[in-house]
Amino acid sequence: MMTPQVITPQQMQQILQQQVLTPQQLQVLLQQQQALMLQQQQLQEFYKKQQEQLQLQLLQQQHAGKQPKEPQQQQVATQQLAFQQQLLQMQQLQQQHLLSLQRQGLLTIQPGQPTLPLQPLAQGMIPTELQQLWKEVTSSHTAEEAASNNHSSLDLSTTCVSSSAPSKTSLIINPHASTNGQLSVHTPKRESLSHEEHSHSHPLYGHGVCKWPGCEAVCEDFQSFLKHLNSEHALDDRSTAQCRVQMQVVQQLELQLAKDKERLQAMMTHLHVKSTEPKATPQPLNLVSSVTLSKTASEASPQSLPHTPTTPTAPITPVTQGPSVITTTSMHNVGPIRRRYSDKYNVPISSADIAQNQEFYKNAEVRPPFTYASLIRQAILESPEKQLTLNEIYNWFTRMFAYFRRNAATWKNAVRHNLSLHKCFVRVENVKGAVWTVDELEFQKRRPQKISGNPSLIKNIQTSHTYCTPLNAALQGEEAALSPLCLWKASMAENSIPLYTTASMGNPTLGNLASAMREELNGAMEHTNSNGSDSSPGRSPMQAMHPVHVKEEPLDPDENEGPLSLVTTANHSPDFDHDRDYEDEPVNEDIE
DNA sequence: CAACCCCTAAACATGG
DNA sequence: GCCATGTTTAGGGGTT
Repeated sequence: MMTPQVITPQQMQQILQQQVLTPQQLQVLLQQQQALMLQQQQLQEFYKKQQEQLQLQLLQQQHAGKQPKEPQQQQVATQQLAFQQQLLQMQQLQQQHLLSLQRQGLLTIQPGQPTLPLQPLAQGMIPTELQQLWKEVTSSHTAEEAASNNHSSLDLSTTCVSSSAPSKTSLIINPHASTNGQLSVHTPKRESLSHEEHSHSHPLYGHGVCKWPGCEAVCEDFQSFLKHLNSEHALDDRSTAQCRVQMQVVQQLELQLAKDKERLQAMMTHLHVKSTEPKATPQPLNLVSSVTLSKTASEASPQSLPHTPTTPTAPITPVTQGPSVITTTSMHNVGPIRRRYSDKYNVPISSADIAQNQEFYKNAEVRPPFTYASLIRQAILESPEKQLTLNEIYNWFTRMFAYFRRNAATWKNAVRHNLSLHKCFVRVENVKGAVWTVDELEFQKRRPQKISGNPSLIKNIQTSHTYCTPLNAALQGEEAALSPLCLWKASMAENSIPLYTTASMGNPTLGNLASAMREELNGAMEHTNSNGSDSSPGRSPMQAMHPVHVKEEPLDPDENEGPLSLVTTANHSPDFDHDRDYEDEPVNEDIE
């Protein structure tokens, strides 16, 4: 990757010259680019300051921690708090950056785009603070931009409204975008357009406004937006140029994000190691990052809250067995958490601690805080074919959790027990024997049930998302939550898959899982009904499989519109075959 | 206290 | 008979 912090003017020129652009156009772009550089400098300075602050903070806290009256855990807790703040600040910083880009018309920002890395940053923003920052950064550029608008025939920054509205108007932060905390960058690629068009959640359309970079044309409805899109942003030189610029911008942002992530990761690793040293059973880091929920959540309660997890209401898992949150690295959407420590599954975790937690459980003999059912499901879903033999499940357990390397008889029995007991696990005869699959709907069904029925789970979910009122509403509200969408939201929320990490974390599974989930969701929405008795329709046909026996229950007709399995074999990653490897590996679980 | 959930243990069946 | 795999039952602990 070529990675200048900012595209150099030369590069930009090159880029632009590939297009048919007039000198004036080039000039405008260059000006904008310069402004961008300036802003980035500011941002970096700002960021440096934050880093220093953080370090100071940490130092102080370490000192404080030495005082005998402070239990060690508290120290860890404070460090984690510091981290949370750091995360928050980073997010704010990035968001600020985004906003400035948006203001320049170089970037579109809008809700509900889980595919790109920046979406989660918005949570935890404090609007006022944001605006303050915003002011600081932008104040110096407004005039400049206005000037460029005036003298240029082509106005890249305000394609739609510029002629009629003074540039200032278009500079105003879109209040929706800025306050409700759902940001994402979108590169206006054509494919994504057509792909999303039917779903009314067009990346370029939000809050009745066209989100094309620099364009804030008001479009009453989706139809008129489409019209507008086709007329105003058709395939022409201007659009292509904007597109290119946008690509560069995104690239830069990604780069920057990657860097920051790296830094964060290093910090966490550092602290993690430290905190594990003194303790016999180290806790996985449970850092809070205000990762996204879903657009629904944030959309409905924009100002509803300080998503700021910095309050000490969130104790740091003072637990015997250390259920912090496991992650979803590969723990995507794990499911019910086994224990009920009243508070704490507060959040979505950042990508970094994800990896860490995974490592943690791999190496520390700490019981994972998830139920057998959840783990089994996880194991199965992680497999390329979404199906595993019993033995493969065993292997997954031992591979992923040090804890399960002992007492094999016990937990294996439990695994078998769970497989048999829960309807959500479907045994399928294969040519070579039997494999287990997950009936996702069944699995998801459990939760809403529990929500009304099982308080402990309510708690798990509720406490996890105290701030996401709409979600809670959906969950608690009648089991309308049975709709696949709601279920997915719920499950997404529960473990809040950090989709944004997929790109830069280099973990193939994550990305696949993420997209698989999206697909599954779509699939679920589409074929609400599938071939009745076979609860796993999506599976690969080549294997002539049939459930041997479906755990039936006097099914309530109203409860289920036909078992539709969300499990698909659609696109499994070829690079996830080490599962296989493990089969052959000697497992030392019987040593005991 | 009841109703749940989850876990553990164990008996039993079946097939290789 | 042994072992792996499944199924089922029973009981205990925890939570609300």
